[in-house]
Amino acid sequence: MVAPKKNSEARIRARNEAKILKAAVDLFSRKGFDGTRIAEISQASGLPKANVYYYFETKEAIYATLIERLLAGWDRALDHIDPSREPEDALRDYIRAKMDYSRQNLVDSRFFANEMLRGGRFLSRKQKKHMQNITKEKAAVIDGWIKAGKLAPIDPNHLFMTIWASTQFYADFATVAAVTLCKSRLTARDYEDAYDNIVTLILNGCLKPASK
Amino acid sequence: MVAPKKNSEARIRARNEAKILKAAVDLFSRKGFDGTRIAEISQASGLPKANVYYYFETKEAIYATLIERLLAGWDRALDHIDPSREPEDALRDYIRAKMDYSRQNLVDSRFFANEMLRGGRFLSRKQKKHMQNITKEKAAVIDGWIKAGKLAPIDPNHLFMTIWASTQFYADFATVAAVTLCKSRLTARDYEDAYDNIVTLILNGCLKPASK
DNA sequence: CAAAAACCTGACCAAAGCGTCAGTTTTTTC
DNA sequence: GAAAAAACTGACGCTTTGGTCAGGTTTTTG
Repeated sequence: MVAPKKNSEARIRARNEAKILKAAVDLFSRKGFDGTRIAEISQASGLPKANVYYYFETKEAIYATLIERLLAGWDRALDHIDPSREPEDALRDYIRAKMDYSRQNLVDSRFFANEMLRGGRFLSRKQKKHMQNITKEKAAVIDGWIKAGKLAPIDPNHLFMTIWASTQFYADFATVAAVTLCKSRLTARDYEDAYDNIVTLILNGCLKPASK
Repeated sequence: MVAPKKNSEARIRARNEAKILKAAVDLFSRKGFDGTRIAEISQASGLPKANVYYYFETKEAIYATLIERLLAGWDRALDHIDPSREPEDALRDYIRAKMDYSRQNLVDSRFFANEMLRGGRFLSRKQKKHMQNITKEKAAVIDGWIKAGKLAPIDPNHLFMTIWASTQFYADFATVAAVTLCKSRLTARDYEDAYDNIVTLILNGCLKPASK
């Protein structure tokens, strides 16, 4: 109707791909890869099915794009684990960052969980290696803190996993959390309580020398 | 060919239903409800499709049966949380029990995770209420320990959830765990390490009065 | 051992699924 | 402002899917 006047270059493509990916990640996160129908993605994104296929070759292509996008964010939160900081602050901030992320990106968090539940078969060797390297690097920082006597001697990898597990829990298993807390939905307050609890447990657990 | 001589009552039914459920829980745990095809269940169980339908009305019926079975085990592990015990022992045993369960019942654990990721839509109001009551009851035990000065003042619900999250992590997200630990698969030793780590964190974190 | 009950199954649907395509409309380019 | 490029789409084809069914076989029962 109205002719778009100025700069628009590849804007249409960008906008529509975004629409599709947004609809797709939501569906994939709830129904998994096999359980998600392209027709659903098409409907949820408001684009006709044939148009979805105009932008993405196959369902796999959509999924792979999402995986790629997700992994790009994997390292970001780990930036908090910085050797020049005090472990208490660094860990506190890291837990906060992880918690905030999974809360504000509920859908992405669940999408990731879904893919992992399925065995991470969409992760390329390269992507796995990447996750591994980042983690290894940060584990070294933790080890540094331990050697400096600032942290109890704890396995950094398991420490990380405990943090990941407990922070993601509230996003991925919100149903369990809601039932447990006798609520119909989790509030900001609940997330705050969860955060306090995790920080208390983890910091108390590893800041002072463990008595084994 | 050979006539079965003695007692067999409803054994055929029991055996075949078991076959179907076993195949189904495995598939559901990996592909979710929508992603699992009855033909797959039929193939995996070794029974022709029409025979599967002889034992179960619909796909939903199979799924619901599994949910039911799973929930029956929800409370069992919580038995360890017994007011007459010392919190340290009780928590240690509970963590161990949870960990062992999810490890030995990989598939069930993932099935449960899958259902929760999907929002727990297959859980009836009654089943949710049940989970809630059991948890509430055990939370009261924790509160008792806190009042008795045996435990730091921590929210029991969040304590439970942290335990659930961290113990299930290794089963549900074995892929992440394997990548993190640079292994192709988790060994018994890895689980042991994980257990030690969780116990250390949680017990250190809540046994002594928290310094907040 | 015969009738009844339980169990089994190949073949068959209608609906839904993924992906295609030929042709139209809109936007961009020069 | 016309040709080229990009975006769009209804309708279609072929496969898979959940579920049915009519009739068969095996087991149990009395």
